[in-house]
Amino acid sequence: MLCSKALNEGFPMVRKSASGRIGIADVAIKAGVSHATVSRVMNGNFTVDPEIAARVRAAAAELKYQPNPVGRSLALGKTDTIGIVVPDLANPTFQAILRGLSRAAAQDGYRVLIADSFEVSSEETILAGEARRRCDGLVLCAPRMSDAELEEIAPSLHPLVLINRTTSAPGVPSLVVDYGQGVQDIAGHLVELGHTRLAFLAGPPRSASNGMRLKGLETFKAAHLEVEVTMLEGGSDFDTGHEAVDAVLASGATGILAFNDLVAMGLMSGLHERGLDVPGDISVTGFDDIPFAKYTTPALTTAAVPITELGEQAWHQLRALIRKEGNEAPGSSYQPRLEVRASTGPAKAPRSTVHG
Amino acid sequence: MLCSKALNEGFPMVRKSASGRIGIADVAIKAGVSHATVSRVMNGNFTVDPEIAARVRAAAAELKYQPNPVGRSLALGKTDTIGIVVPDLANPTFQAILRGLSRAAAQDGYRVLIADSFEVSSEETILAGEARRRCDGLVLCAPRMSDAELEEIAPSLHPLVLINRTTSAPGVPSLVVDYGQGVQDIAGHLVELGHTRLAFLAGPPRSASNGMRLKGLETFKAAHLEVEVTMLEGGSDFDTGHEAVDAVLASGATGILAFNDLVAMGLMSGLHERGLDVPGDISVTGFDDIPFAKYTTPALTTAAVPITELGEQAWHQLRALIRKEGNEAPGSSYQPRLEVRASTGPAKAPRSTVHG
DNA sequence: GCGAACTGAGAAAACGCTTTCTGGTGCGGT
DNA sequence: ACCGCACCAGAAAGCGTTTTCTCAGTTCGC
Repeated sequence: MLCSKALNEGFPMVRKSASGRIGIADVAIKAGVSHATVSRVMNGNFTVDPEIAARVRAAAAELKYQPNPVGRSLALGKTDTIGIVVPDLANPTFQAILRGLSRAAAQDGYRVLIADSFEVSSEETILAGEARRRCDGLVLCAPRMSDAELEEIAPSLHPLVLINRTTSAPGVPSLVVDYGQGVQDIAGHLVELGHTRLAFLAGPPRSASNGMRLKGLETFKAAHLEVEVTMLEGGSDFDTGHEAVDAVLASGATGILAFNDLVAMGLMSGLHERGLDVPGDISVTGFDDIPFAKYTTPALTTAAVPITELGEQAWHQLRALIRKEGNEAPGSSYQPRLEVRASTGPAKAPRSTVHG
Repeated sequence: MLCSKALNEGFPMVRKSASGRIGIADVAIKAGVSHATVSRVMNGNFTVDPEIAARVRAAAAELKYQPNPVGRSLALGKTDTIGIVVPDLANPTFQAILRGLSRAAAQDGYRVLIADSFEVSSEETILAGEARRRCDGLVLCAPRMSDAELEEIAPSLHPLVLINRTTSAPGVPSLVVDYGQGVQDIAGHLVELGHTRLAFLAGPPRSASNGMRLKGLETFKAAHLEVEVTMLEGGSDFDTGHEAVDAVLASGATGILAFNDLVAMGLMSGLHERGLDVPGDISVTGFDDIPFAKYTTPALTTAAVPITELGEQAWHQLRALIRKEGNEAPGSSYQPRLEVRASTGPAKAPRSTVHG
C-alpha cells in the first residue's frame, strides 16, 4: 500500500513508454504534435501539413515506431487475420490447402492462424469459435462434426467458407472436390484394363470426402453390374495401407482403389514386402496426386486434385465475404483428373468372371 | 450535418450492440450489474457474491456471450498467440516443425500464426517483425537472412527462439540439429560398405543446415583421405533429385548423400528410370527420415531427425521466455540417428581405390 | 472590411475488455 | 453506541489505436 503510493508520487502520471514498447504517444511527444496527427500521418491521411507530416515521419523513423496491431484491431474492428481449422495437420492434403490459403491471403496482407482439431470433432466447434473471434473470417476444412452441428454454428462463424463439405446454412460458400466422380473415373480405368474384382480401401468414417467416394462407387456399381466391389475399412495414412495387405489379398480383388495416395503407398509397400508385383499381380490406385505420387515405384495411378488451388480459391471466396461483395457465395466444385501412371496394368487373370 | 445531428438526437448514446456482436455491456445490462462485475465473473474472480455471479453467468449463457479476444489482448498486453516464420511451407521439415509447435502450444492454450517467406530472405525481417507484434513470441525457423541482420533484429523480436540457426544476440535459445555429425555418420556407413567415391547433392545455398552438412563433410574428408567426395549443386525438393541424375552419374560416385529425403527420392526415381538398380549399382541416402522414407522402394537409408519434437521443444523454450523464467536460454542440439534401410548396399566395384 | 466557407490540428470519444480505486454496507470489537 | 475494518460492487482509468467533433486561424467573396 505505502509502497505503491510512494511510487505513484515519485512518478506522477508520466507513464510514457509504460509497456516498454514505444507507442504513438512517444512519437507525438517527440514530434510535438498530438496522437491524432501521428495517426493521420501513419495512415497516409493528406489533411496534414506536409512539413508536420515530415516531422512526424522523422520522429517515427528515429524511434522505430511501428503501430501496435492490437490497438489498431480494436479501433478498426478487424484483425487482418483469418483462421483455418483442419482435422489433422499431418495430412498432406490439409497442408497443401493451408499453403495455398496462406500464400493467397498473404498477397492481400492477411495472415493465417491455424487450429488443428486432431480429428476430434467435439474440439472443432470450440476451436472454430475461438479462432473466428480472433480473426476476420474462417476456413473450415473438411469438418468432422455432424451436419446439424455445422449448420447450427455456421451463422456465428460468418464470414465462413467450407472446404470439402457443404451446409444448408445460408451465405456459406463451399469448395468441394467431386470425389464421387473421381472414384468412378478410377474404377472405370481399372475396368477398362480388364479388372472385374475391385476393392475400396476406405478412409476415416467421419470424413465427408469418404462419403462422397462411397456414393460414387454405388453409382459405379449400379452401372457396372458385372464388376464386384469389396469395401474394406481403412484410414487416411500410410500405416493404414500397410496394414491392409491381408484384407486386400483376402478380398481376391485385382484392382485396389485406395482412399488416397498415402494409403496406396503404404499398400504398395506392403505388397512389395510380400513379394507381389504391382501392377503385375495387383493394380493399385491412389487419390489426390500428392507430389510424392509421381515418384513412387511404380509411379502411382491416381486422381489429381488441384488442392493448393483449392486453398487459394478459399481465400478468394473469404475475401469476397469479408469485403461484403454481394457475390451470393457461389462456391464451386473441382473435378479430379485421372492420372494414369505405372501402378495400374491389365488384370492378370480374371478369376470369377469371364469376358468376351 | 443536419442528417447526422438528427440521427444522434433520435439515438441518444444508446449504442448497445453497435458492432452487431454482443459485448460485455449487454451482459451487464441483462444481469443488472456493471461491466466490471461481469468481467470478474468471467475471469473466475471469487470476490463476487455467488448469487450475482450466477445471475451473470445465466445472462452470459443466454446471450451466448464470449469475450472479445482483441479487447482482452489490449487490456492484458498479451495475445495468447505465437508466430512462426518458415522459409517454405511446402517443405515437409517445416511442416513437421509447425505441427509439433502447434500441438505443444495448443496444450497451453496458445494458437500459432504462420508466415511463409517463400525463401526470400528480405521478406523474413518484415514478416518476423509483423508477426511478432501480433504475438507474444516468435519462432524463427531456419532463417535465410545474414548473421548480421539476424543479430540486429533479434532483440526487437524477443521472446524469440531459433531453429537450426544460432546467433550471438543474447537471450535467444537455439534448437539445432547436428547435421554435421549426421552426414558424417552416413558417409561412414557408406564407407563401411566399401564405397570410396561419394557425392553430396547439396541443398539451398543460403540454408544454414546445408552449411552444417558441408562442414561435416570437410571433417569427414580430413579423416578419410582415401575417400573421394564430389560436391554437386542441388536444392531441397524432389525435382532437384530427379534432375540431378546426369550429374550424379557423371561424378562416378557409387554412394550418394542427398541433401534430404525428398532429393533422395527424386534421385532414386530418376535412377530407376535409367534402369539402374539401387542399391545394386548405386547406394542412395537421404536425411530427415520423413514418414515417406520407410515406404520408398527400396526403403531409404537416412538420418532420422526428431523434427516434430523439435517444434515441441521450441514451444517449451518459448513458453519459458514468455513466462520470464530465468532459464538463461539453454537451447539444445539434436543428434540425428542413422537409419539403415534398403537403399544402401555394398559397393559394386571399387574403381579408383583397391582395399585390403 | 466583415461574415461565410474552409483548412488543419488538437481534444475527446470510441473500440471491448481488465483492474485499480472508491465508497457504501454490515459486522465485530471496545 | 461508535469506530474501524472487511467485503463487495460500481465508477473510472487504463491498454494503443482511429475517428469524430470542435475550434482557431485563413482565405475568399461580396
